[in-house]
Amino acid sequence: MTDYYSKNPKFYVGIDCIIFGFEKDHLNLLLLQRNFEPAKGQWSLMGGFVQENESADDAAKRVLYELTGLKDVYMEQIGAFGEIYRDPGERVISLAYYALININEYDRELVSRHNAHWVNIDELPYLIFDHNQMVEKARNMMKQKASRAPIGFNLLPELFTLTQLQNLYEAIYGEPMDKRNFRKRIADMGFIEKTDKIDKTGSKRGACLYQFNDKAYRKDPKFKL
Amino acid sequence: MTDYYSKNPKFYVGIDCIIFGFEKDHLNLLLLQRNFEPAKGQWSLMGGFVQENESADDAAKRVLYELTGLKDVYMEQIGAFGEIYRDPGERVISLAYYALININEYDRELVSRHNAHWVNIDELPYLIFDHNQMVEKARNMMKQKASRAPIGFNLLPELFTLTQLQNLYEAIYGEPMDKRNFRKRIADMGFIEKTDKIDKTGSKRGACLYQFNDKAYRKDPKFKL
DNA sequence: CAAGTTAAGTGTTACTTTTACACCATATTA
DNA sequence: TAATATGGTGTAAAAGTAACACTTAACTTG
Repeated sequence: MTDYYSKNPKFYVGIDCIIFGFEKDHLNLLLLQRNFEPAKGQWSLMGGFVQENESADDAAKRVLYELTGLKDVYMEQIGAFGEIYRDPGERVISLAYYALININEYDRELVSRHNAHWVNIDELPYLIFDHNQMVEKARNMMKQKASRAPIGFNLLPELFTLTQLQNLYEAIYGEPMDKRNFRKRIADMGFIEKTDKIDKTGSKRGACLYQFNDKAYRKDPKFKL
Repeated sequence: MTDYYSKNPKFYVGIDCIIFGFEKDHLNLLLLQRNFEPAKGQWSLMGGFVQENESADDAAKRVLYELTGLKDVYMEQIGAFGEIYRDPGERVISLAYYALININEYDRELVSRHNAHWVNIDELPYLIFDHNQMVEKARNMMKQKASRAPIGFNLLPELFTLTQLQNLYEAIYGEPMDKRNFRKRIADMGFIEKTDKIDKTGSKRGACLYQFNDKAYRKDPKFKL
């Protein structure tokens, strides 16, 4: 009974990447201004299609790599978007993923070749198809996840000041936080270590640089799964 | 440039349904013991394939309807499962959904024709393909969601006692709760109303029956989205 | 070189939320 | 009518969260 499968239709399966970057005090998305059809000239997420020789997750990694040159990036699946006419060109069922990258480390050549640009997430243009919806869902999921796991560090350089870290969390949650309470929470976590290095670029006085200690995090009994 | 699409492969897109039911003091899943190939004789989730004339969400509703005869059921997408060899028969990219149904209201005829059975979620057999993974993820997502929104009522009859409600939440969270604290929380919520009806089946004394007031819930300022 | 500027760093208190805990009421059945 | 089984109720301690203001260090400018 091989037509258990073959009586069913097949579909293009798309991949769309919501690529988060952090800069100073706000989140950015890496968006392309499409210089190709369909929807030429409009803003969209970086996308692609799943191929025969790769899993969906691998396809997402590949699509991100094609734009940024980055590998081993933190990515999460957001879900499948399957409305019939979501892509007016052809029926495409699309799998959305979000990625967190350090805005200083990517292949600028590749990015400009794709006509891609960093756009402040609070000033997004209209995006094609259902891409705004995808971004919305990605943002919510990322916020949720960030409150339960230390994924934010993927958006920062290896060494960072506590002020930078606070700015990041304020950008993720979209609301200001109390400096002393924030630093207390960080100290209680136990896996954010002070280094002996000092950053002089952000202030006259200089601020201690910290780093995320992944080993200490994994040892933490609060970390399950 | 129509081969923007056509140079890419197409795939079967499957649907798999994790169907939750609640009975007395535990969660059940509605599983089929497959009487058809592939994997005949093994346990699996209810599944199907997305068709041309329906969105992914509609396909999920249809698949659930085909098994249970139920419409207008609470469903949520869990995500896409896209490993290359997840289904050894053919490459299928599958979208998993979970559904919450009242275990007393479904078409028994249909269910038995599919050779489907309620199985205690804490005593699951091995399921084919990646279905155990899907269940695991569904369970976590459902738990998360239940802690933020009153979705649990979908598993209960219209009228229920507070003891039933507590048993439900204990089953969802997998841990016992304090009766007085539980009832205090319920009272604070404000959208669970006492009716003047009394249930005499569960105890000698009889327990007040309550109902979920959706209108009051939506009015609640804590309810956003 | 003194005064001004800018961001870094640091504890305590009130408030809110969560947890722990035990007895009486009511209807049935033996 | 005594035993049994579930329903129903309040208070106090503990933990967690939120509010709040001044001093320090280094650079810049007059």
